Amino acid sequence: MSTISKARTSNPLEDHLGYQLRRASSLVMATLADRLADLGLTIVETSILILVDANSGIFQSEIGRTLGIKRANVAPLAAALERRGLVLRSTSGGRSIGLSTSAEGHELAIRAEAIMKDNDRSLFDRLDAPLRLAMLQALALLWRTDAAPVE
Amino acid sequence: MSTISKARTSNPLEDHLGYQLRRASSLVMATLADRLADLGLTIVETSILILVDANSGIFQSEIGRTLGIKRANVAPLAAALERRGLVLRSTSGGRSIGLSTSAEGHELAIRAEAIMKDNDRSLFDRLDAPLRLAMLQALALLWRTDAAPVE
DNA sequence: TATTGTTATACTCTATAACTATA
DNA sequence: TATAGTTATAGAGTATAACAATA
Repeated sequence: MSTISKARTSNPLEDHLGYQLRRASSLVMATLADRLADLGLTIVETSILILVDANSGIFQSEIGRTLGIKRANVAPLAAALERRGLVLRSTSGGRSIGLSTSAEGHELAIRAEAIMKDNDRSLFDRLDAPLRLAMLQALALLWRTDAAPVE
Repeated sequence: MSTISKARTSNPLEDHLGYQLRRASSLVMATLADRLADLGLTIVETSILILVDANSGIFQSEIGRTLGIKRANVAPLAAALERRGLVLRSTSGGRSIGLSTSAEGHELAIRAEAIMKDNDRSLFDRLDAPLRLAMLQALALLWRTDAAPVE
């Protein structure tokens, strides 16, 4: 009987931490996007909503700096959230003095963060707690200390 | 003297591993994209080029399955690499029997992978070796065992 | 029938440039 | 002058649907 095994495809990229980071991130974001779609939110919209909910009166520019999103990209996203009644834009004398969530927006932020937490839990389940914590800290160290200017 | 400290923006997202994964991945990919631009390649083009170089005769469908890219998206990318003379499309009787790199494509694949390795090294430098290895394995476990069907 | 390759199309996210208005 | 907000625009990556050709 002929048992010639077909040669497996070799993938040199798998040795690269950057590649592994991208594949893992893609999977996590794809499943999260699916779950958030039930709330009618995209991932970036959700991150803005949650940040506004935790920082009443925050400026769009500060949202951008905190989340790593350009000012120019925050504008239409914030406008969409406002149009949907999830975010309120307080103004004083014609100039903006920051964003805050409406009652409905606050409710949605709570639910969205629960979905995020659940998504995390279901995906990182198989890693033991000490490794999860080490990764959390290592990843934060990576991008936060790189003094990454958004613009 | 008044020393009222301004309240720092609180970011609840930082507790989420998924968020940290995305921020770190974004940084790594952004710096990699910058460096690969010197070769006139995008990240996805590069990943395809390297995979073809390591698997002479590979089919586009297999490229898609291995890298997590849809067949429909591999097509124009492979066509562009072929147009530039980096990848050769062998055919037999009108039907494709797989892709391989040209001499120039092979050269470029070597240089691109060196850039990737260097990008990895410069960014993950501050993590000690055991942690880097643990992360590499943990991330691979994450997306590879999730039986993620590309289509 | 299942797989491969292709085209068309749309969406998400990110990037730059240029403009206005305000502190 | 520096910061904030906006609009327009482009590019990279990914998604689905539909079709033709082949094993």
